[in-house]
Amino acid sequence: MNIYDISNKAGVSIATVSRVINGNTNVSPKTREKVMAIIDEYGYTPNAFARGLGLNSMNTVGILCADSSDPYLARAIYLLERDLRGNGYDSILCCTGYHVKTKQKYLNLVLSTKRVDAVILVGSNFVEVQDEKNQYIRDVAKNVPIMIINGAMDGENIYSVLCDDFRAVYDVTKALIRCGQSNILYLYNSLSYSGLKKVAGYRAAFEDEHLMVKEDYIQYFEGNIIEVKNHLLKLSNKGFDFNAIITSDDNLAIGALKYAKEKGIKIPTELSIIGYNNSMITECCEPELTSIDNKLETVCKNCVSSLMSVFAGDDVPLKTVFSADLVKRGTTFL
Amino acid sequence: MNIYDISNKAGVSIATVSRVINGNTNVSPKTREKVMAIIDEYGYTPNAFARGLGLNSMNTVGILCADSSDPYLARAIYLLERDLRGNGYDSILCCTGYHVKTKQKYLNLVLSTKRVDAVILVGSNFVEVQDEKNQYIRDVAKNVPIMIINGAMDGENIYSVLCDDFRAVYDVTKALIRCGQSNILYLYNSLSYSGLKKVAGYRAAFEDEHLMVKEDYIQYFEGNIIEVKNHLLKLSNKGFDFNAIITSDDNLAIGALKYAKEKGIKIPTELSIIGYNNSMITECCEPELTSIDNKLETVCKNCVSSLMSVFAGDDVPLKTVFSADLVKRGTTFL
DNA sequence: TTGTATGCGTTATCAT
DNA sequence: ATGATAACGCATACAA
Repeated sequence: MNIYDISNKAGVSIATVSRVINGNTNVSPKTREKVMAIIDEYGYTPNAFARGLGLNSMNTVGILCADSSDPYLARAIYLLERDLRGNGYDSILCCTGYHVKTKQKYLNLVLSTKRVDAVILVGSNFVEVQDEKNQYIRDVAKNVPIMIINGAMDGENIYSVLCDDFRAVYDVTKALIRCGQSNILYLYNSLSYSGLKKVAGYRAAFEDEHLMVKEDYIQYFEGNIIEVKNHLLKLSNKGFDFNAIITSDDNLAIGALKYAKEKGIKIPTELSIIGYNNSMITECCEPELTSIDNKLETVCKNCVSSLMSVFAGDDVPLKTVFSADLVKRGTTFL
Repeated sequence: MNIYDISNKAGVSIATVSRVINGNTNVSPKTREKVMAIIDEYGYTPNAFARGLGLNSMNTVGILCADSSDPYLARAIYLLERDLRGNGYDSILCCTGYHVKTKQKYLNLVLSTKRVDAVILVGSNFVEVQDEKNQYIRDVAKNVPIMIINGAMDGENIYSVLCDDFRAVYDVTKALIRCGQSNILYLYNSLSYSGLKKVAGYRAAFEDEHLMVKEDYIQYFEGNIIEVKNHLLKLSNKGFDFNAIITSDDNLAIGALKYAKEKGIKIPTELSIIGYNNSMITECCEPELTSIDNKLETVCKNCVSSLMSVFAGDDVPLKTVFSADLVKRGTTFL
């Protein structure tokens, strides 16, 4: 059943059928009704491929992320897909892993097939510190608009939507210092755009309070919950003394919690812990985890609506920054 | 840059270019090389829409799930996307929510656009108990193969891959009973295919041990972690006496854990808790949660490879059932 | 081995 | 308001 069949049965030309389908106004009400009746009767739906060929678009956007099973990214994908679908766009998912090489490969793959109208990069890990490594993204942006969530990058046709991670960590670090807890361990596992912003926030808070930044209190560590716990045990045994831990990620904070449990350290009396992302696991532990909420829903909503504006040819800010919130739970006195 | 441009520059016909692109053997090595050189030089990639129009396929499958931000479903999606891409297929994600009406709407939407080569339904909640409500799935299966993960349904062109949830709960219930813990609360939040299988396993274990099934120990409850906790507190205050809780879901089990914490009940000494899915949150709590692992990775792998067989026209089992594993952690003595 | 011609099902342009 | 027809870019049957 194609447009010719319908046009035959309705006794009109395919052009008229096409006009009816696409809501073109230049059709008499009578004709429209007649055609619609036939369409309904035979349950005709236009062939998406043919339409794609003609319009050079199938209303599809590519969502790229390192690992969609990460709960935080999974939520972002959920929110994006929902809003995109609400605007009539399908989402093609593509998990790239964390290596630049594979990211590049998949971005080019998704694009080279030239079937997506835009690409959304979810997670600041898509923005490399060495800017020349981001060139491949700029290349792709010559063809389709690129939206970056939680990271920022300059470039034509590249739009960034994110939270002010620097400020968030800065504020929380300062607050802890002012509570007298200046032995603050900063634990992070990402050297991405936002990962580095967070560290910078930590440093700046100390500097603004005229305190020395102890470099060995800034710990980069990759590993699962158990490994984080063991790492902290090791640090503690080495004589490290800390009364607060800020992490770049809720998972790390869970590891810190496990460490405290194992050492019999009371929380938050003897140790404050602050996570990042305000993910669902903040409510799975005991006590529940204080965490920085970087407003994922707001960011995703804005991303999609901005993208729609880009499609519409409207002016869209290259960079949109929201502020984060501290969600206070049981692991701090704040 | 299209196939005509390439054919001109290479001094051959478009048919030859097409043959080169598609790896057809009937091309002389010399010609192939010449054409490839031009293709590389101009960075030509075939237009996916045009190709889709001719072949009536763009190598895309639709992945439908109720809520991709659910960590368990998110992991399934991750695994499926990975394996599909490994086979050259893109994944279109579509979150349907939990209502039959919207599921039907989205399934028809994804299909009516006729752009997917198959549909994977992730989660047993797609299979309704009242079989007539599943008719819409059978209707869609007339057009494209349907794969169901974690649920099973009869029907032409419908393939189910799942774990034996009945057996898993049966075994674990029996084990608890034989440890003398026969006051077992069964807590569940899903009336789906697998949800009911699990309950049936619980019942069967009691019957096979010649014990009465206490109906009020089978509790259906929907709600978040806190609500589950409060529900259990209420039950306890009403005089319910239980020394073990089996849940249909890890989240419910976390609620049970919180309940125990609040009441000062020792785990596992005074209360055993067993979750389901072996999701990552099993490792976020204290003590860590014993949980039934329904082999998601195995199931997803099998699903994709079965789908490829379906595409190839090979014989594929309509139903593939794996056995589940109990992963023992800190909330049981088992 | 290579080329010609046609079909795939739309949308859009131009007449009428 | 409606119709005829040309793109859109590829795959492929058939011819050579």
